[in-house]
Amino acid sequence: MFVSTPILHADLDAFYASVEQRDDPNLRGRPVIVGGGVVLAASYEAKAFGVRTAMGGARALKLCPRAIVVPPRMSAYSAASKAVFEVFRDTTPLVEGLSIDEAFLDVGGLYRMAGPPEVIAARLRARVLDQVGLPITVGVARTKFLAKVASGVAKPDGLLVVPAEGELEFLHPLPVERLWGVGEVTAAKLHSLGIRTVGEVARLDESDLVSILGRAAGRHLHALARNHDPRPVQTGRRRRSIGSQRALGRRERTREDLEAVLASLVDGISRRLRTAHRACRTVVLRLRFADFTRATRSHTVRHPTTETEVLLNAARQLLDAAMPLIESRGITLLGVSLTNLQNDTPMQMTLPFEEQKPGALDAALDHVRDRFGTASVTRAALLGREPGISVPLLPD
DNA sequence: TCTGGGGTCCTAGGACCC
DNA sequence: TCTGGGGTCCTAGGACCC
Repeated sequence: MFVSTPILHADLDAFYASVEQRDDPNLRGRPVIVGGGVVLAASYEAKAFGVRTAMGGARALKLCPRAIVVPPRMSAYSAASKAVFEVFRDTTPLVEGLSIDEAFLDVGGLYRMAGPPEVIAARLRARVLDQVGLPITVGVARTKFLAKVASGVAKPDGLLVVPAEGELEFLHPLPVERLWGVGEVTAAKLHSLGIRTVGEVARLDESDLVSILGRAAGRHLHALARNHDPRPVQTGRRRRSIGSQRALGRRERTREDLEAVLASLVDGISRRLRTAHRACRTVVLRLRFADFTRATRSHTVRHPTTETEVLLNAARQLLDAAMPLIESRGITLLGVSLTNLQNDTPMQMTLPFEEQKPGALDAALDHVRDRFGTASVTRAALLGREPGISVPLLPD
């Protein structure tokens, strides 16, 4: 039989704050802010006072002086997320994670086994609360977009089904900010043209939206507002970048300070890169300045690599090139991300050299690179070994 | 009020190649 | 001597999301 609303969007409520309230009974029912300088998450009791994610800590406390501020415990959130995703995958194998605390679930094929989607969604909510101890909101609809909008409307601790025959009635009265991909800038542009609801966006021609917002954003919004969203739930999506950054405050930083921060950032992300069995080709240096302007500098290496040394050298050179900018504007944040990620599949191969001389090692490296184009080989893997060596190969 | 840390995707220009 | 059109890659910036 045809199931008309097979997609669930499951979204944990005030995730970090809920984990804190779960783990410390003293926090339950009270306004909780996770973070310090900036609000990473606020419990619904704090949100009632106007506290919002990404708000400065001082402002948040002014709005809600009785809030309890707790430092983030990332490992606890990561463990909670894993437990919740296990419940997701036990519900259906078709799970697409969007972030640490939300996912799409395709339950279209489960009708005969598990009942209609709204029953599956109710059971999912009960299981997450029961097994992990966290409240979760679920939106149910025929498309990903509508399911996501539905969960946003149903928050907190809710369940909302958009029936196939009631989609436009649900969608068109909503404010444009509810559309996925409409943030502050886009909303302001639309408001300035007198456009406030999704229904008003739907009445525009695609070409008008494209001229206002650019090609991709215009087409995207036009399609969503008219309820066209054929995107399937995709399992097994791989991340496309790994990064880390550090706020530095406003005090002066010497070149040596920056080098030390850079080394620690690159050390951390290159470990994560290797743990994930990925290799990278592009290193991006991210800078933010005292006047809140930003800049990025990037470099792409010829062969994908997993080596800290190679990545750090590239990052250092980018930092060198950016020093004039840093000295004139004053740096307040330094970050590094690795992009252009490729798979890193270790395999064994034997190289045709007899002697363990430095020249022979270099020749072997060249040989591997010539032959496979994208191979990354560490000297440590070569030195002191028999002629057979282990080489991580990096297919494109 | 003075702004964290982790990501995704898109655009535009220039270099280079055919 | 002058010069088209298309494609790919790289770099930098920007909007957006949680």
